[in-house]
Amino acid sequence: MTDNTQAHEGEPAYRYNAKLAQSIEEKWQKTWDEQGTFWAANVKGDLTDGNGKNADGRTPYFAMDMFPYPSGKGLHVGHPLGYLATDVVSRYHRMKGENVLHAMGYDAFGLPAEQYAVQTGQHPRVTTEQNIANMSRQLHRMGLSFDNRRSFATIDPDYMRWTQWIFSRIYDAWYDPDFIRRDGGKGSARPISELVDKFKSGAKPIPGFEGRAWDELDARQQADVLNDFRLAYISKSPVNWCPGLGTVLANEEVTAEGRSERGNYPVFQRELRQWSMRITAYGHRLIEDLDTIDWPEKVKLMQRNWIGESHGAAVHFPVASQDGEQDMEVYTTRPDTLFGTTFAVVSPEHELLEHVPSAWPQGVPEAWKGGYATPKEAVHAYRLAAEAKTAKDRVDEGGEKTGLFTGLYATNPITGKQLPIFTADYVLMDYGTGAIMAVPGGDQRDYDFAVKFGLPVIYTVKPLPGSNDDLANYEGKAPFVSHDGIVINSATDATFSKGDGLSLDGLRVDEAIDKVIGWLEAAGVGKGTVSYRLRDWLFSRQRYWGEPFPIVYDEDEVPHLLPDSMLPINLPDVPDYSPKTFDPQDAESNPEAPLSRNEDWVNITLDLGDGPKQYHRDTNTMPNWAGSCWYYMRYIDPKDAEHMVETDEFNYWMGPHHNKTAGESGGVDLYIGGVEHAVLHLLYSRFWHKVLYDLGFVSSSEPFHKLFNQGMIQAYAYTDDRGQYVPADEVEEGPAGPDGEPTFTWHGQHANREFGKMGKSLKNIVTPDYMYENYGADTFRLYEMSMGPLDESRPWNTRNVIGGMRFLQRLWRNVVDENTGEVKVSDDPMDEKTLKLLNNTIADVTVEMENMRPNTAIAKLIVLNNHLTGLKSTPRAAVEPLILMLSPIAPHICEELWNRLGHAESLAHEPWPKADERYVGQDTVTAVVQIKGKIRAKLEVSPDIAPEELQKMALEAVADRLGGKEPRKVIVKAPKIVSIVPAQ
RNA sequence: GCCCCCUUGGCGGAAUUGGUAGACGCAGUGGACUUAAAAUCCAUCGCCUUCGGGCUUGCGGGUUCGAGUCCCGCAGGGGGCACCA
Repeated sequence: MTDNTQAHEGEPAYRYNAKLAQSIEEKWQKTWDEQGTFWAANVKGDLTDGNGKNADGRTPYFAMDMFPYPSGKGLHVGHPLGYLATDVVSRYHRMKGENVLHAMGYDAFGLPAEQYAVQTGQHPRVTTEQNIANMSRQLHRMGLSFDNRRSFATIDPDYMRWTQWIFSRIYDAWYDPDFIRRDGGKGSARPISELVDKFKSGAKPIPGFEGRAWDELDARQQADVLNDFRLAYISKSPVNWCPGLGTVLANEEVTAEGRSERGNYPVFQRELRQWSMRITAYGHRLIEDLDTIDWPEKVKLMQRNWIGESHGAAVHFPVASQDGEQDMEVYTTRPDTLFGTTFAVVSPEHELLEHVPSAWPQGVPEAWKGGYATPKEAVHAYRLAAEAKTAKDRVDEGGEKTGLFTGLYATNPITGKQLPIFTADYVLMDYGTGAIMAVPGGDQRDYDFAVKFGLPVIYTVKPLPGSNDDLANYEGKAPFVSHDGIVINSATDATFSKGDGLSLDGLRVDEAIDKVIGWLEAAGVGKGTVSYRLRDWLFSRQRYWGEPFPIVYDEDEVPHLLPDSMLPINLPDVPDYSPKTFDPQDAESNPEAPLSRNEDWVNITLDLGDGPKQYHRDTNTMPNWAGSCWYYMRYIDPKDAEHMVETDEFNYWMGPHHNKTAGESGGVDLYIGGVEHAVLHLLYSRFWHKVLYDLGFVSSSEPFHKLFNQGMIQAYAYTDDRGQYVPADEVEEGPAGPDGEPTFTWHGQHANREFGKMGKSLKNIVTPDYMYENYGADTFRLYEMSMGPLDESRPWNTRNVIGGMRFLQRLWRNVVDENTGEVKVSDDPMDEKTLKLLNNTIADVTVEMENMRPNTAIAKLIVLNNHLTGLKSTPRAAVEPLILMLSPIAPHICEELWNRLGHAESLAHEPWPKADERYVGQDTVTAVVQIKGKIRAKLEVSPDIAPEELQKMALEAVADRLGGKEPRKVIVKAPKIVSIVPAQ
């Protein structure tokens, strides 16, 4: 590729080229730093603006990026797109006179730093801090308008202290479903002490110890009871264990194939004692409150689906066993199909399996026994087999059902019919109740199972006449689920032995569901319930590079929370930072936390208020989502040693209605980042924020009021005919071949083009440094902002960058004489045409900026600049607003021109230009005359022409086409369109 | 399998509530300037055409005076979830 951006021989001395751009950019970056140009002003204290002033009632605007992980790999041009967008918005809001909080931190705990440390033998802190310094330099060179006093990293002890403090608050809280919140809603996190008070007073029975007084329980028993209520608790249910990574993982970090998202290792379900967070308690609020925030519908939908709230019924089925009558509770979203249930299935982990009989009942088909002599043996073997399976194995079975009869029978509470109970791994223990009533007539999975084990199929629902449902399925063998169908009982009469007056005959499905639930509740055998797909959040990891838990255990393994005064709990040195990993298939391996390798740190003597005692520390660390859960608040004052965030400052920056757009939810005004965090970071963060809201530490119910997902920058990559990647910047494009596709060559060889990501291995990386070197940061910013809509992905094409450079050159030339460096603007009044164009441009660009469409804003600025280029001399009164409007996008060149035009102050806080309404709009507009939608004439008319007059002109203009006949219909939309329907 | 989104010139992309499709930029073509080249400036630039016009927003229908925009069906591409009862 020819490089035509460097200085050329004989080029004018003051031409705006890459070299001049670099010197201008570095000069202004230095000036901005020295003058505190981008400092945001807090309500009080020493975080003032650059003039030493506090907020003083100025409107706050908080714009934020998803902070980066400081990787050592360096940036490519795809990374900073979101940062540039946020910066443009921030600069625009500053010019609107708002007090803008815009800063950048680093999400610095995590795996890559740890791996790098293992390789180099250095402490992860050393390499992480180097990476932060390097990344910070690269971002600074882009001209991002951060308040650099507010930067921090999640690994800073000052920050980690508050991460641990928040954990402590969550640990020390429970979810009181009856508590009325200050926003009027029901259900709230409350201090665990309130629960203890309820136990003490007898207001709430103690689960497992009903009728006993709280003080009669020993410490171990009390701890166990409270653990079942705490919002951060030690989980005893199966967790995702990944031997290949040597750590347990959250559900969100496990793929559908049952593998780790990072590293793609198998994941096994194991019962391990691990920290978990009760995010499920917030399932409903996390869905409901999506209505209060301004997020992309796509992300809201992903969160709704992830939480997966479903409404149904819990129904109790009595089960006779040798140990007495057992209760099997099933969850169903279709209680209307209770008449069609022909068997029941429990998950292999289900408690009911403790009660299976020691011999098969009479007449059980051999296929149900799986070749085992007794139900006990069968169930035991099946449970072991299920445990050893990964989710991947289950998927590989491709829906093929496995299972066994348990020897038990349940009684259908409506029909009184006896149903055989099976166990099968298609029923999951951690969804619903771990037990289902199988309705093979209405569910594909149940149907498959019924076919395999020769179980009866009953249809209870039939389609409405004229519905879209597939009648063939209903009449035939396959399961049939109708959504607008009616429930009938004529087909199922024979199966009733007890109807108790309940008839669903002729009802729509939704009506039938309501009626059944009513019947179940009245009969005391079931009730309407809500179920969630969302699971509690597994919160501990067996890693070195993360936040330690502020928890110690006494000799009886009773956990104790360390007092806030002992925070932060810093990471100890250990002989080896690497995780203990295992054969990826070794499901029986056990996690080993690296922190346990420093026994001097683990074992401590502490006085927790009852004299010095021996304790050992929790050796897990928090997942790296912990630090990113609350960092937005810390920008408000990262050095605050007294609070996580101070109340007045929080209310000013993030409280409900802190500015016009914040709404009742409050939160960060604009949060820009990738859509890949839709259900991880963004869900966890909302959860923590709501807990802190419930406990009264923050006044906003949501962390981020407006979310924006920037698109990805994609890139072409090229391979030679052997399929090896060749450097993209050495490939030349030839003319289009006969198929219309251009041909590509690399050093004379044929090359193939493919389209995808930018990456080192694809040999198509373009770095910001390359852009600074060849074009300057302003051209780089301008190009990224002009490529297309911010929320869409688009291909990088270095060849197109030159267009932006030419625009800046022309602007420069309109102000500065290229040969002498003299400013050459005119102070004479501008002509009418320029005046109109200027004011229309101001009006249009303002709208584009408000709607975050820099691409179209840029197009309009180019039009104005091209017009100025054609004038004999550039009017100052036109070029100054142009410079101001361009400055959020290309700030350095604009500062330089502004300065050369005689302004001593930075333009960063200069008021955004305001259009003079007298000059907005057109002198004449082109009205089109359509006949049956085809344009037949164009008329130049006044914008406020009367419709009657326009109609008259239009009819005259196309009179010859109408052949003298009166048109059948004429639609006039003055001043733009006249649409004529001619007579037949 | 279920759910969501996208599809406009050679390319990136513009187009209020349905109202002149192709703003702006890249590439291309012709010209000016120059010894020459670069840079710069001017013009041109969807397709077809018998020069009247006709066609054109992935494909096929529909609603409408009028559809890139709304509705139905299909194709291609991308994303999310996936034995969730």
